[in-house]
Amino acid sequence: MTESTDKGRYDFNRIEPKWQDHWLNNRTFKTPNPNESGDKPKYYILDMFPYPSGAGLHVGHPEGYTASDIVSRYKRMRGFNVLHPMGWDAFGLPAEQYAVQTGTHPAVTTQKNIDNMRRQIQSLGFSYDWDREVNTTDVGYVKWTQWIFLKMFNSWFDEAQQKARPIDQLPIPDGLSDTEKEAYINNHRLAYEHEAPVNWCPALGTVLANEEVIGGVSERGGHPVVRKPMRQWMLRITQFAERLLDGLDGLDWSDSIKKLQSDWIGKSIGAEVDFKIDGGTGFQPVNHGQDGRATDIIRVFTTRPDTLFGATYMVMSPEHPLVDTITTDEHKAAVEAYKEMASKKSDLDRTDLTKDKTGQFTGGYAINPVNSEKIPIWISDYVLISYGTGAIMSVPAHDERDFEFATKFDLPIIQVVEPDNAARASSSCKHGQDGRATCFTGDGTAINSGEFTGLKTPEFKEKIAAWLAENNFGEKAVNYKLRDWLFSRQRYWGEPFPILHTEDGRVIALDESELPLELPALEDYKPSESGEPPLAKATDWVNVTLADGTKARRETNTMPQWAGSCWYYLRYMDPKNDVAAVDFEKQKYWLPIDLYIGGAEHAVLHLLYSRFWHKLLHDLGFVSTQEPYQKLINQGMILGSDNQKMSKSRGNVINPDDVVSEYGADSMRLYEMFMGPLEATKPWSMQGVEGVYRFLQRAWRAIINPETGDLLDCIQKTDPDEPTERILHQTIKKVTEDIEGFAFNTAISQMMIFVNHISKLEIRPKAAMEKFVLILSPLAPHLCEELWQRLGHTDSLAYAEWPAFEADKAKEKEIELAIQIKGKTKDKITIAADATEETTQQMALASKKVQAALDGKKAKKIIVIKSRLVNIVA
RNA sequence: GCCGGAGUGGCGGAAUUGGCAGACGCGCGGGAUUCAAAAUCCCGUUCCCCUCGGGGAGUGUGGGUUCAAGUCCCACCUCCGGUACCA
Repeated sequence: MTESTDKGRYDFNRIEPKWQDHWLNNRTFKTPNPNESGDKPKYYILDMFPYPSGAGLHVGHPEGYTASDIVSRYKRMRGFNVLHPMGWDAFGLPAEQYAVQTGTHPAVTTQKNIDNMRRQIQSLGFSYDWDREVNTTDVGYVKWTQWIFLKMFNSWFDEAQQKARPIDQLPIPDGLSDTEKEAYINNHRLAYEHEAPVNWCPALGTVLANEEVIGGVSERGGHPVVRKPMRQWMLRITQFAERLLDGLDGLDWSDSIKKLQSDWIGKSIGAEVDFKIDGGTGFQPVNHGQDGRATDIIRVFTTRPDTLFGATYMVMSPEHPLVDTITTDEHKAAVEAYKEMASKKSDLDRTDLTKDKTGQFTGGYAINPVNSEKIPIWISDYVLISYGTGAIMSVPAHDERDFEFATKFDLPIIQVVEPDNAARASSSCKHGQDGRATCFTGDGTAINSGEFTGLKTPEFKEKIAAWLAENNFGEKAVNYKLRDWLFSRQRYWGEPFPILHTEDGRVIALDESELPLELPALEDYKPSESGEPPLAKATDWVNVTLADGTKARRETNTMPQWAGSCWYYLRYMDPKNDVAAVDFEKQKYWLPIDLYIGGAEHAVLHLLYSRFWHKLLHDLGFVSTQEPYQKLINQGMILGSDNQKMSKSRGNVINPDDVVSEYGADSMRLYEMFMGPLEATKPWSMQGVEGVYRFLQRAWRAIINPETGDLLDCIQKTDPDEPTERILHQTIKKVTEDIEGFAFNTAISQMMIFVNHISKLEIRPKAAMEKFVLILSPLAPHLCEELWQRLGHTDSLAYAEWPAFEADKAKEKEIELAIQIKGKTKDKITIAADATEETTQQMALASKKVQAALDGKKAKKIIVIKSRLVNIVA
């Protein structure tokens, strides 16, 4: 091939690196700060940053990144000051496991992976402002993650004001000793230490949050998880439950994601009810005084106080503190054995799919407050100590779990709600084995309920709550499924806690001025079987002598990977600030994030944690908005060409590097968007890539002379003919609207239609071709920059004005109209777009085919849908 | 089990939100170009029947509403994703 022919070919291998260098060297996408941006409106578009894995990018990453890049480029052309950054969520297990095997410091591995993934991301031509790159493992970043932790440690939650406040504003009850005072304060901190059974994963050598355990095994790796009591750091996210729930209302997120979050928070409204313990069974009443209320009682939580008359027994969690007190001597041995068994059960056993109920009678009895019935008290591990009060009243006739338990242990079942007919037929009504006893969990009308008989369920709930309060038996109550966030991990590669434990058992936080607290170097990164974190081995680092001579040990747990990603969106606004996490004015300008794109796998964890931190920072006055992420879009999963999840073992993994080297970045970008709707799951097809590649070549050849590389002679400064003008404006309209609506696949289709049309023209109006290049540029920026330059422009098109469309010019002059008889199309006629209804009707009836089909019958009714069809009912 | 999402040609997917089903692309068939191939261009391509002209069926299944249903209503089937006794 000669030099001259080469010049004119669509050579992405030359074009793409050329423009990537141009953008980087010219800082094309450097984002001005608020005071430098003139009066442009701001637009903050964020991608979920990746973990820099050794395997590099997979094709799922560029999907979201391409979508966000298209919107970013589009918004710039529409005159917005766009913040579009990228960074690295770089703490985490794989680098640490590699360190365990090889002794290589995780920072080294991480840096190598980051460099590789940055190269990959840059090879796709995304318009990130690389001057704002952040890395959660940089000490300059860790410093502020630790700083936020200190803010949590030094805050409490004011229930009355529903907000976090500095700990020094915590009202402390009078008459406490110094030790009591300190304990009181520690009990109110938003970050606190807690000794409790946790999810210990022996294989990973760490504890996991509830959210990281799926079906009894670890989310990462699928290793078994067991319950083990350990001292842990917790964050009091539960105090924010109500606000995290309320805040969802104002967010532009999909309903399904909002629902996932609200289900996770799991708000239940009901009542707490006190059951007196019956004294006649050899049991000695105790005084455990919950909040100054009645003593010698067991308190339960129920969402169905209207079924109190149907409570035939009570179940306590085996871990409930009153179990030993109410157990009679006769049952002591059996109860102890049951408790022992329950405590050993792993989470896997607890979620046993058979869900066969187990339990043990304690010998104790309680008195039902509504009818003074004496009911037996059982223990069972289907009642969780960590939810509600750790004890329930059992209403087997109206709760499936209670029903199962009662059936198994032959406990009485009393029906107290009569379903209305519709509900009776529905599936909320379940029959027992004997075919007579049933379990109905829906609403209905009360029966067998004393003075309340006859009430509808909702009304009953109101009345009984008032009755309980009046008689001092209980009150309305709200419970959440959400638990406090277990925030410590027994790992090396994470943020160290800025915390010291003194010899005399006090917990001291570092001063802000002592941050960052850096990780020590280690020889051996291996976790220990005892659960002691690797950091404990760094004795020089761990042991500290304070200014007053007190000896102390550093906290050796580290923070979980979620920590860094909780606030990274703030750091992008001000990545190099060393006196604040983010400058107040900058966050005020940029927040909230206008568009957040990422995978749905982060629907609960990352998004919930992050919203929690944001609310805390808001309460303390560091950020101005209640919520960080205003609009959220979840890109769908990309499957292998075999319609299966991509995985090494299936051998169906597509490497973006290969696609880029074979077809170029623009084809890769375009194909990812052409595959289908952004949010859909869809399979990869190399032939599909080839299809969009051909389209880009056609676009190139529609403008460039393949011999010389100059513009084709047919590109002329003339006005477009009518059809060309119409298609151009239709295309601008469709592409504009589709980008706004994230429907990139159909935008591309329309541009293909444009190219198909223009390629047939012998004279191609230059202005039309320029407009086309501009609207294609957000999707295929390298190709378009090159074409733009060859069309005679010296500046990058990144900030060129987005072409406007005129609705009039996009309209068809003549329209093909379908003529139907009773909904079946019999003929098609072409008619002026502005034809009146009357002429349309006449023309329709004049059709020979229609006349033939009518066969002399008279039209009873004629429906004319303007510029679409005529339907004749004969 | 429960909660979401989805079922449209050989394939990926389009369809003014009730108005011509199958845009656009892939694949396939035919033709042009070529010594030949690749590339490119043109034509065709839902299925069935038919000699041309044409006719019939059709958006997971069965019913319904309507002049008109992929779209709305009722019942069900299948696949994918999430979840696990939260009283």
